[in-house]
Amino acid sequence: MRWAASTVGTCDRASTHVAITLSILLEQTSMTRNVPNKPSLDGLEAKWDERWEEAGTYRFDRSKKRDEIFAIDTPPPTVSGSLHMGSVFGYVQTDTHARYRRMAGKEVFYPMGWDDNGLPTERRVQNYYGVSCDPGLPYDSDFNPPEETHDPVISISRRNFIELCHLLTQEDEKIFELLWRTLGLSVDWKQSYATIDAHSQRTSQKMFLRNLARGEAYSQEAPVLWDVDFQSAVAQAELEDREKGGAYHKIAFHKPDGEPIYIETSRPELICSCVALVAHAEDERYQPLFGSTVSSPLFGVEVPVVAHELADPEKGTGVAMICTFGDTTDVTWWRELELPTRAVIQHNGRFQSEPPEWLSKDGADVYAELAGLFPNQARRKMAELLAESGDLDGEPKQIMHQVKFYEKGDRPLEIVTSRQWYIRNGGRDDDLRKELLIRGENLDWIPDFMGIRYQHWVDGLNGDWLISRQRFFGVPIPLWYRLDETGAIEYESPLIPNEDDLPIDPSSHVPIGFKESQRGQPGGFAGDPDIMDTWATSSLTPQIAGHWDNDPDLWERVFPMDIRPQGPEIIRTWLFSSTVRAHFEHGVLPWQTATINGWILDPDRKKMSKSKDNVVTPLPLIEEYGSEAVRYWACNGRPGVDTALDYGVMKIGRRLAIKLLNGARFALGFSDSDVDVSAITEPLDRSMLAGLAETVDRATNAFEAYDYTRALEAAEKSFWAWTDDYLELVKTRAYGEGPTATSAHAALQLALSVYLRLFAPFLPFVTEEVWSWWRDGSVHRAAWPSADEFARAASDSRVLESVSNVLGSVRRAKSDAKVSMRAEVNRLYVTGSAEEVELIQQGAGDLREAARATEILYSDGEFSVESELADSSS
RNA sequence: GGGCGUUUAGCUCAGUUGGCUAGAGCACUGCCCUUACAAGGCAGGGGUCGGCGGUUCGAGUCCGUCAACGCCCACCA
Repeated sequence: MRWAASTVGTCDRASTHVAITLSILLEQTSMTRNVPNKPSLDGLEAKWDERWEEAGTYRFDRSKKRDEIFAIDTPPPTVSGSLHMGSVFGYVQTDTHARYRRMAGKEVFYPMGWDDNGLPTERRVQNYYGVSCDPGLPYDSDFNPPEETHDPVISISRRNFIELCHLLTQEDEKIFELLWRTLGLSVDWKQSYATIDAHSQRTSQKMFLRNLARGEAYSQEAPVLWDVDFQSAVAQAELEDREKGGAYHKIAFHKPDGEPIYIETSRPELICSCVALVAHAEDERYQPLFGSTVSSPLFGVEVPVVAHELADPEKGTGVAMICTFGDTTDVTWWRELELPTRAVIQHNGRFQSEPPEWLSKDGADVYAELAGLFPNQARRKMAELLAESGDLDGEPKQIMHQVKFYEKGDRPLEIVTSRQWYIRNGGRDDDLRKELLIRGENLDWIPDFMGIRYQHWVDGLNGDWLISRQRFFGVPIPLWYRLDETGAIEYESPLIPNEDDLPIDPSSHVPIGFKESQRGQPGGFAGDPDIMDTWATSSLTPQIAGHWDNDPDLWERVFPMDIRPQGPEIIRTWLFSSTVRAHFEHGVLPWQTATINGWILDPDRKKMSKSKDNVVTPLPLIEEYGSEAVRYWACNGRPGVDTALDYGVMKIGRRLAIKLLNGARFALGFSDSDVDVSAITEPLDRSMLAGLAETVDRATNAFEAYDYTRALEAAEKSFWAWTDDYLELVKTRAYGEGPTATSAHAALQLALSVYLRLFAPFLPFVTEEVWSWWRDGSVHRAAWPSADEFARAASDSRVLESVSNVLGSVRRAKSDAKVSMRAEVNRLYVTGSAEEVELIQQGAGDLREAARATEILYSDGEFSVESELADSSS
C-alpha cells in the first residue's frame, strides 16, 4: 500500500465549515467526523446487518478469476436440529477467515445452505404437528396442519406429509438466518440453497446417475442394519454404540445322544433363528462336534456345529449360536460359512405372526408364544419357556454391553435382509480404499491431527456406503424398474431418466416409453420407492453451491474450493462422502484445506447434548452479552480444541468492544480532519507504530496459518498496551498544539485505522461503527493492514517499551503510597544502561507529563526507577 | 481392546524448533471519580506446570510409563 495524500473538500451546511482532509489510504476519502459523545454497542447488530445487505458488502463478484477467489464450502446446518452454542462456535470461526481473506484482497465465495431433508425433519414434523406419514393414504388437498400438536397422532398422506416438511423447514430456516445475521456472518445471502430444493435434487440425482453409469453405485439384496421405529436401513457412518443393560442366558442345545451343549447368549429370543453353533477350530472342547448337528432347545431344529476363527474360546462357553441375524458377527459367519437364512423379525421390529416353515409342528406351537412380540418381550418369554423346559442353566447373568443404535434412534438396531442402493467407498475394494486414503493425506488438515480420524475411518470401513432410505422427505432415487409378466420387479436393469429431465420423482413421473397407466401393472413399471440418505446430497455441497450442473462458468471460478470448515464428528460422514463423490466425478479433492472446529463443552466441561439437558441457546446469550462478545468467545476457542462455554470470556469480549469505541473517541477527538503520515515525527509515536507493525505481521502470519485465535491475541495484546500506556503517555501532548501535537494526532489516527482493521474479522459491528465515524465505505472491504503501509513512519519499538516500563514503576510507587495516579513526582530517578537511558530520553517529555514528574534524573547502572513523590514523606 | 486429544494459578486459557526468578484475563485484595472509557483505570497476592522415571549443562517444553477426562473406532456370542 502506498502512502498518498489527497485533498478533498466536504461541505458541512450547518457550519459552512470546509474541512480540508488528507486521506491515509488512497482509495478512502475522509469526511467530516461524526463521533458520538456516548458511543454504545446497543443496536449495532441490526443497524449494520441492514446496511451491509443494502450495500451488498458481502456480495460475491463472480467476474473474478479462480486465483482471486477464496471459496468456502459452508456446512449447511440441519435446520430441524436445535439451536445451540455449537451452531455458533464453528460458524463464527469460519467467518473470521472469510473476513480476513476478503480484506486481504480475495473475493470470497461464502454461500449458506440449509440441510432440511431427511429424518430429523420428518421426526420434527411428526412431533411438532402430531402427524405420521402413511404412504397408503390419498392426498388431501384441503388438509391444514393442526394449530397445536395433535394427540392422538393424525395419519396423513405422503404428499401432505412432505408439504408439512417444507412448511416447517422454511420457518426453521428463518430462525437460523436471523441467528447468522445477528452474529454477523459475512455470507452472501444471494448464494443460498436448501438440500431439498430442486437445484440440490437435480445435482444429487445427476451425480447418482453418473455414479450408476460408471458402476460406482449398485443395488443389492443383503442384510442391513435396520431401525425398527423409522423402518429404514441405516449406514455404518450413522451408527452409535450405547451402553445397555442385558443378560447372558446359558442355554442347553442337545447333542444327538441327548447330552447338553451350553451356549451363552444375550438374545435367547433368536433361538428359533439359529442356523448353526460355532466354535474356534482349535478349541479342543468342541473339535469332536465339528461336522455333527445338535438340536435347538424347545424348537428341536437340527443345526450344524461349525468352526470359524472369529469364535473366541474365552467368551462365554466358547461356543456361540449363529442366528440370522442377531448382530454383525452373525452376518459375517452367515456369509463366510454360507449358512441358510432363517429370519423372523419383520421390518416393523416384531416377530412375524406366522410360524416359520423350518419349524416342526411342536416348534410352531412354541413359536406361537413369540408371534407378534418385540424382541425384548420375546426375550422374557423365551427365558420363561427355557426355564420351564430346564434348558436354561441358572439365572440369566445381568451385564452392561455396547449395543448398536442408529444415532437418531431410540431402540437397538435389528438386522434385516432387504434390497438397498450402495455407493462404493473403498469398504470392499482395497485399491479404491488406498486412493481415498491418499486424498486424505493430500488434504491440509487444520489442526493436522484431525487427518488421523479420516485415515482411521477409511481403514475401518467394512462395507460400501448404503445410501437408500425407506423414508419420505428427501431426494428420491431417480429410477424405475420394469415389471415382468407376473408383476415382479426386475432390479437388474433399471429405467433411467434423462439428465435434462431431473429432478424427477419416480412415484409421480413416468419413465420414457411408458404411460402412467402402466404403473404397477405386469409388463409395466414401478418407481423406486426410496429416497437417498441426506449425506448422499450434502456430500455434494461444493457442486450444489458452485452450480456444477448448470453454471460451468461459476463452477470454474470456485472449484475446487479453498476450505471446508466443519465439526470433527462428521469427518466420517460429510467430509469423507464429499471426498468420495469428488474423487469419482472430478478426480480431485473438493477443497485444499479442511478446518475442523472443536466441541463445545458446558461450563462443567461436559459435552453439550440434547439428552443431557444442558443445551444453551445462543440468542438469549447474544441479547445479554452482544454479538461481539459471543464472537469473541468463539474466537478464543483454538482451532480443533474443545472449548467450554465461558461467560467470563464473553464479558471480556464486550469490554474490548466498548474499549474500541472509547479509544476511538479519544483518537479522533482532536481535529476534524485527517493528518498526513508525514507529520508523525515524535520518537514515541514512531516507536508505537513500529510495535504496531510487528503486531500486524504476527496477526497476518497467524491468519495465513488459519489460526484466528493467535491473530486475535496479537491484536488484543497490542491494543490494550496501546490504550493503557501509549494513550496515557501521549495524552498531554495531544491536547496541546504545534507539530508535536500534530504528530500525536496523526499517529493516533493511523493506529486506530490499523486496529479497526485488525479487529474487523472478530468484531465486525463495532469496527464498522467506528470506521463509519470517519471513513467512507466498509471496513470489511478495506485493505488488510500491512506493515509496509506505515514503514516510513515507524522507528524503534523499544522506545515505547522502555518508557512504558518506567511509567509502570512510577504507577507502582504511587499505588504503594496509596496516592492518586495524578500525584506529583518531584524527581524521577532512572538508572539504566547507556542504551536504555538513550531510549527513555527519546520519550522523556511524554513520560514527564504522564508520570507528573517535575524532572527526570538519569544515572548509569542496573535498571531501576525511583519516584520521589511530592506529598510523600516516606 | 486400538487410536486421537486434553491435563499449567480458585476459574478459562497462553507458553511455536528445550534456555533468564512460568504468563494473561476472570475472580480476589488494595488504591484512584484521571477532561476516551467507573459497563473504567492502576497496582498486588496467588502455581511442587496430572504422577513417576529418563535424556540434557538446563525440561512446562523431548522420551518412556501410569492416571484422569473427552472424542473416535473395534466382530457387542
